[in-house]
Amino acid sequence: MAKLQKSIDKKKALVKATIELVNNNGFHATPMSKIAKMANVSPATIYLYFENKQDLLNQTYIEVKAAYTQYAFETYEESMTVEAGFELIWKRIANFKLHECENAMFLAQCDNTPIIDEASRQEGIIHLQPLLDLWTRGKKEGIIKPISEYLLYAYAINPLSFLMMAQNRGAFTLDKSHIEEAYEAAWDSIKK
Amino acid sequence: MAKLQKSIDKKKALVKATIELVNNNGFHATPMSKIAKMANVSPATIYLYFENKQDLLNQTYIEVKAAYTQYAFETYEESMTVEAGFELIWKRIANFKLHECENAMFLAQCDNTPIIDEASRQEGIIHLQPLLDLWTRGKKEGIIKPISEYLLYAYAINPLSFLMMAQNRGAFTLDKSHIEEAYEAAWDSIKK
DNA sequence: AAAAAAAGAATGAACGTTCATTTTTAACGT
DNA sequence: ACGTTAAAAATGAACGTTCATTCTTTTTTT
Repeated sequence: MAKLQKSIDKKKALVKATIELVNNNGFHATPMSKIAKMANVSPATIYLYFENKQDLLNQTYIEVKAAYTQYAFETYEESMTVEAGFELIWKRIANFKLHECENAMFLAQCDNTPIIDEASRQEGIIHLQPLLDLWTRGKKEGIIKPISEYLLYAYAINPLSFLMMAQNRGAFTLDKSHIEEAYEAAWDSIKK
Repeated sequence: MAKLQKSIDKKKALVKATIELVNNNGFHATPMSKIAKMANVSPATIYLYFENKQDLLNQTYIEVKAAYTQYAFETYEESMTVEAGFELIWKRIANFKLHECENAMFLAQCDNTPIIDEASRQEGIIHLQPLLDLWTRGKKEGIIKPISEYLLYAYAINPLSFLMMAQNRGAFTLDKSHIEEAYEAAWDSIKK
């Protein structure tokens, strides 16, 4: 029990350090030795928890992605109307991107570079299913434009990533009123 | 003359090789030796044209970004109406992203990672000014939503990056009709 | 005291960059 | 035109460093 607990702490520290360092330097410019140092662990210890550097990244990615989707859908229920469901999910996602920006930035980097294994990327996508299902329903009910889910995602959700990047670069601050405006734009672009 | 020509060829080959290799492997996983090999040049020769690896990346980024904005605004004129101007620029950008995908993917990777110097990033942004001016005019004329240019960009332009990534991953094909749909969504999200 | 976990030092490969040398270029005198 | 030559361009090998990973030893756990 105590032993297991300790292990989990170390693993968490390693994942956290990986996120922070990869965010600031990129994956390949982040040495294992620095990850170890930031996690207060010997480099060799990393290999007790992860197969190698790539595995450390993949596992970190999947973990963060899972936390993200879990957060996004936490309070959503299929009984909601399409409009209410979309607003809820959209705002949860916005919240995550703007307040858990360390995690969100890490995902953005992984999703826009070839550093992640294709298999891990696929695993990350699966979890968006509730949103895709909602859109399918919206299309059936004639509420949402009859266009592909890629287009819907591109216009409704992905802009949040751009805004997050701008915010993190200090170019821009997304406050409460901006969120409303952004949500309006998102809904306008996909509603029929 | 002939001498200068030859040099330009080599530099072009190096830039091209950099784009291709960085797209496939990421910057830090791309050794200078491979760039040299792909450009049919000795590793040492790279240093006749570029200060070091980072300089090679920065220059490549600026060059591609310039080509991108040059293409985007090529046929635009300030005398156009806001709506016509936006449609034109939007479709030029869409074209670039979907047909010059090597270049567009390279920009996406640079814009979503810390591999580019902040100075080079700034230099890349300047060139978007005509679009920002158009939006300012659109807001004055009451045609475009009175929201920040970051929001406008996030909803009107940035989704194209996402679609390009999806297309390049083979998940999706953006044909003529998709382009129309995407343009509708873009316009819907920013028009008043 | 045996087993598991962790550590630091060691290893070997890879890489960015430089060096010494060769090849190419182009200007010039004939 | 052509051969000569000095400068410029290009090269492959070499250097020194960094880094992922492993090995051996020490510490912690049970």
